[in-house]
Amino acid sequence: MTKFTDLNLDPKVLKAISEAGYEHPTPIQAGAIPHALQGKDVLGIAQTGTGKTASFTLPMITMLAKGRARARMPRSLVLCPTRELAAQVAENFDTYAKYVKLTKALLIGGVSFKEQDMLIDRGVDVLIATPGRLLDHFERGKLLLTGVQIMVVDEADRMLDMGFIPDIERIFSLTPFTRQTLFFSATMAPEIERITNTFLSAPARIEVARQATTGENITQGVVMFKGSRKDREPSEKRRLLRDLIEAEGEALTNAIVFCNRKVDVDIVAKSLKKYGLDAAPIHGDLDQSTRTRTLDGFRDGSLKLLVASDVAARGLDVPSVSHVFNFDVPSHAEDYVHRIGRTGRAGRNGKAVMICIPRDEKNLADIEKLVEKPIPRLDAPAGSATADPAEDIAAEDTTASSSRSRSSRSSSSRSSSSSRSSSSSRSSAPRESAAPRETEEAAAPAAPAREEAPKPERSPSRGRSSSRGSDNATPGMGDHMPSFIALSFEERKAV
DNA sequence: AAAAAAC
Repeated sequence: MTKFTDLNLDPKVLKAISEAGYEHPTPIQAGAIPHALQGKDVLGIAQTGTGKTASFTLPMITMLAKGRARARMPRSLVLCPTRELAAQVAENFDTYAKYVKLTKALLIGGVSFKEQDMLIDRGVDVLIATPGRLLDHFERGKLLLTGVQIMVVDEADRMLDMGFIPDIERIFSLTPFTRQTLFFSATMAPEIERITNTFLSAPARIEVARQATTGENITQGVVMFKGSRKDREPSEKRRLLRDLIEAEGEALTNAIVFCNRKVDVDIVAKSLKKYGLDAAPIHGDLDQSTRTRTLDGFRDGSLKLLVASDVAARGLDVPSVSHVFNFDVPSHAEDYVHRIGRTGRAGRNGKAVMICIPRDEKNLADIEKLVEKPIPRLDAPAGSATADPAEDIAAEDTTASSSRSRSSRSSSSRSSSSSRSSSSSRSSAPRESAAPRETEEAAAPAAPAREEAPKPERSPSRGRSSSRGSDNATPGMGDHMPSFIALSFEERKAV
C-alpha cells in the first residue's frame, strides 16, 4: 500500500501530513501526485470527499517551496466555483504548508478589495480565487497572470453549471501556455471534454471509481405528502419537517435541511427557529460574514440544523452529519446524490429523508432512475399532515410582503430576519414550551404519538471534533457515492 | 426553475 513517504513530496510537507494524522494517500492522491510532481498536466475525475484537494495542494507546495514570488505576479492559481470552497482550499494550504514559507491570497467576492490588493502587491505564491473576483482584480490592473506556473481548476463541472466556463477560458488565456494545469471535475460532460482538449496538453488522466454505492451506510426514505389544501401546503410541509426531525430523537446529532429556493431556506429556517429548534440559514444572498459564521458554527457543533440552498450541496467539507433532510425534491437528479452525500461520511451511518409533494413526483422518478433503485416510502410521523393548518403564517409573512398588512398576527416574528443570534437558547427546547402559539391554532395536538415514526438509525454519534483524523483516514476520505457517479459521461449514457 | 458568482 502506497504511503505518502513514497511520493517524493517535500520532507516539510510530509511532516505536516503526518502531524495531521495521515499516512496513506487516497486513490486520487496516489494517482495524481506523482504526475503533478513531474510537471505533467493532470485531469482528475473525482468527487469531493475523495481527497481531491490534497491531491493538488501537496504537490503544489512541494514544487513552490523552491523559488520566490514577485510582486503582482502570482506563481500559481487555484480556481474554485464558490467562496466557501475557495476558503476551504486556502485552509488546506495552511495545514500542509505549515513548515514551508509560502505566501497566499484568497480572492473571493463579498469582502473588501483592500486586503486582497495588499497581499497581491507584495507578491504571492498561491492565489486561490473565485472567477468573478479574480477577473475584477485583473481588470483593475492589479494583477498579472503571466507568471502563473501552475493553474488548478477545481470542480469544473460545477463551474459549468454556474456558467463560469467563459470566465475560465478567459483566465486560461491570460496565463502562459507553458503553465502546468491540474484540472478536476466530477463528471466529463461534453463541454468539459472540450475545455480539457483545448487547454490541457497530454494530461495524465486519473479516474477514481467509488467503492460503495449510495446504499450501504445511508438509510434513505421519502415521505409522499399532499397538503390538505393547496394554500396550506407550504405550512403543513414545514410542520411535517419538524415532525420528521423530532421523530429522529437522539439519533439526530446534526442535520442539513436542503431547500430548492433561497426564499424557502429563509422561511424554513425561521419556522424551525420559531419552534425552538436550533437552526440557521445559509445561501448565496446572505452576506459573506454571515455565511462564514453560520458554517463555522455548524462545523464546531454549536449549530445543530443548517438550512441550506445548494450552495452547501457540493464540495463543502462539512463534518459528517447524522441526517440530511430534503425539504424539496431537487430538480436535478444528481443534486440528490450530492446532497445526501453530506451524511454517512467516513464510513459512518447516515440517514436521508425527503419530502415529496405531488408536483415533484416526476423529479423523484428521475432520481430513482439515476440511483437505479426505488427510495423507500415512509409514513409521516403520526399526527402530522392532518391537523394544524394555519400554523406559522408569520414565518412566510416576511417574504410575502403583499399579504402582510392583512395578517394580524404577523408582527410578532418579523424582527429577527436572518440574524443568527448568539444567545444561549441554542439547543432545541421541547416544542410544547417553545412554540409561540398564542392563537387559536394552539389547540392542535402538541405532542403527536410517535410510534409510526421512521426508526431512528443507530448512528455512532461520536464527538465531531475528531472527525478528521480518525482511523486510517486520509484527507476527505470516505463519503460514499453511488457507482454511477464515478462513470465517465459516455459510460453513463450507456447505462 | 433555481442556485452560484463581481461591483
